[in-house]
Amino acid sequence: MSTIDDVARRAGVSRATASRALTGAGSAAPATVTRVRDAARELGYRPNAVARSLRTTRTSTIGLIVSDVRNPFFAELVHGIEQAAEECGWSLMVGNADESTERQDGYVQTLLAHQVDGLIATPQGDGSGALSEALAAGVPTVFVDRRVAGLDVPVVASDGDAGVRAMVEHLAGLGHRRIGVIAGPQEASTGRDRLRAVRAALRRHGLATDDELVRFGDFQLDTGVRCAGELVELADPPDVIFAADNLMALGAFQELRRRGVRVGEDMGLAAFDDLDWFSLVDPPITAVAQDTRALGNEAVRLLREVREGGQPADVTLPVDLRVRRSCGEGRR
Amino acid sequence: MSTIDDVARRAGVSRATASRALTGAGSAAPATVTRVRDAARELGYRPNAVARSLRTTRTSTIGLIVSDVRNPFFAELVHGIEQAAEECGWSLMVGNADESTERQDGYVQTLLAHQVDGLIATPQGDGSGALSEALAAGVPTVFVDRRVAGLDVPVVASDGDAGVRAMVEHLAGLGHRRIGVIAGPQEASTGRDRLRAVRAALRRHGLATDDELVRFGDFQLDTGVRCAGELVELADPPDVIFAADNLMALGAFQELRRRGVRVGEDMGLAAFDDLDWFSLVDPPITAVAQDTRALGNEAVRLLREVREGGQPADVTLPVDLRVRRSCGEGRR
DNA sequence: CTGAAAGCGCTTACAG
DNA sequence: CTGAAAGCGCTTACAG
Repeated sequence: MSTIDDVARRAGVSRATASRALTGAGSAAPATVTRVRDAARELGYRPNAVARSLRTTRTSTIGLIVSDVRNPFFAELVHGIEQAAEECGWSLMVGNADESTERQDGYVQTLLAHQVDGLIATPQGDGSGALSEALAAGVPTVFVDRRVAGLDVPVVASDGDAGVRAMVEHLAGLGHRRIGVIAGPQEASTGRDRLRAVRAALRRHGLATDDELVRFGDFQLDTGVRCAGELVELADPPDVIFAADNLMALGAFQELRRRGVRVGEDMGLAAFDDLDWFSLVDPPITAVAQDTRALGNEAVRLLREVREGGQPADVTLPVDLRVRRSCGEGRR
Repeated sequence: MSTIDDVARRAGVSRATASRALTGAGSAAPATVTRVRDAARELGYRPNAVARSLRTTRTSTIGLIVSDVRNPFFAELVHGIEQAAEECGWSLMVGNADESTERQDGYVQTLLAHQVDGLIATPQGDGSGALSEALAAGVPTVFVDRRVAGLDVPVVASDGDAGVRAMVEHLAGLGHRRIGVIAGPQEASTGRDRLRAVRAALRRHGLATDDELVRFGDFQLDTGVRCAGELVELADPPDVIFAADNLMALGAFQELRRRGVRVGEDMGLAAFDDLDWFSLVDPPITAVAQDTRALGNEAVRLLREVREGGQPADVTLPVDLRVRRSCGEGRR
């Protein structure tokens, strides 16, 4: 590996001049610039980003902490953020919290040690851990999808309330009275918010709000299976199940199938978060769709603003109710 | 942000001693160690990984280049690699090649500039670009899922040939004679290998091998749509379509649905790569399943071996044919 | 067991 | 426009 000293020597200039010629910072004679560039090319010189970072205190790297890449919603989010970050010249260091606060905290520590220029997270927990340390340390941070009470961080999220409202209205309109809920973890703001929105909407429509109709999962597949089973076994089971994310909806679907419950006829099923294949299952699943790509773009945009000293306002993106046939409406 | 000098001062020792006490490298009196540790804790000292890396020439970071995170197969792979890497103390910098050689090359450059300790890639292209530069530069590298002709790099991959063989045998056993293929991109070894295996198996079973039955996609959803359309419109259409990955199978499924072709009755559909929800669509989709998590674990294991100077052999993992009902077999 | 010194590869005021 | 020098925050031989 050749260093900038090698390049300088070959071009017959000082290290300082070589640096200026290569980076374009500061002035350098046109002839010098070409000489240095040629030397660099001939040597296959590749600037050492680690050394540069130590000097400039910028790493051109941002940290991304995500709840679970295997969840297609987050995979799409990672993709969107990665694309947007690349356009800003940022590389991504990613950590998978797996919906665990401990793992999240571990990653935050690692990312801070690596001196990331900023942090984007779908945060876990109550903000007591490493995340608040990062903020205290002044690391530019943006949250996506979720928020944490007490942490004053710009948040990019979908308008979950509107989505839930539209969904409940839709279900009520179909004549459903008992709406079962597979709620997300109450440690996550999305888990809390979606449940609160469901309850509010149910009351508004004068629908059943029995506590036994609400089951708590963790946004992963297995708890969808369990909660669906519990709801089906109720003495007075729900007309329809609304799962607070796609993976729990998938689990619920599997469990209903396994028990011989005909989805859309014996019992409805609806989901928060849409997926490509929701329209392919039988019956196609009614869902609230988020604009995941836009979430990613906005997150990166806000992070850039924060880095430039701004205090951007939260961004709320619209959602889209995709009505299909899993809740019992007229099939043909 | 406090530095090791701050810690040293507070503990009343030299910078060198503070470093030894903190890292455990070299000797230090027990009493000194506790004094230094206390000082570090009190100051909230967090070692600067960038500075450490510059000195040690190790970054504890590995680069991962993946074809497309939105493809669930790769999302699962990222997850597996990330878990295994974390156990080795490695952080992950990820890049999404989006099935493009140019993007891959850009990421390789960035990752090398960041001095990653190693590289794991699902490689694109013919190995002419940045990937071979990385190898020439001596960066420990492992390929997963795919290989590149001419690049002597350990590869972890599934036994695709066996999977294809089992699939064709299954289809032939059901009485299908004309098997349509949505092949992957021929620039990818998986694209080539799966197609070659299909052709060999067809010949072995004395089945039709018309060129018009083979369409070429790029492993993404849209080309599955297009290829399925082309196959359906053939004067003599296939009995069944075998898509070389899950996203193209999904696209094909959508297109067959859209055209009113009843999957499993009018025409069969099979896929390479299984997905959770393949068992939920109607009819459930027959697929070759890979052990994605094991692929990730093995990749990290091999990378560690390479770093320690070893020349590990390629690893081939078994696959699993999951027979469901999308190819026309007895439904009930 | 401990400290002074060198150095990893860069960038950037500061003189000239 | 250019070069000598300092310094980013660490680790690590080398003496003592």
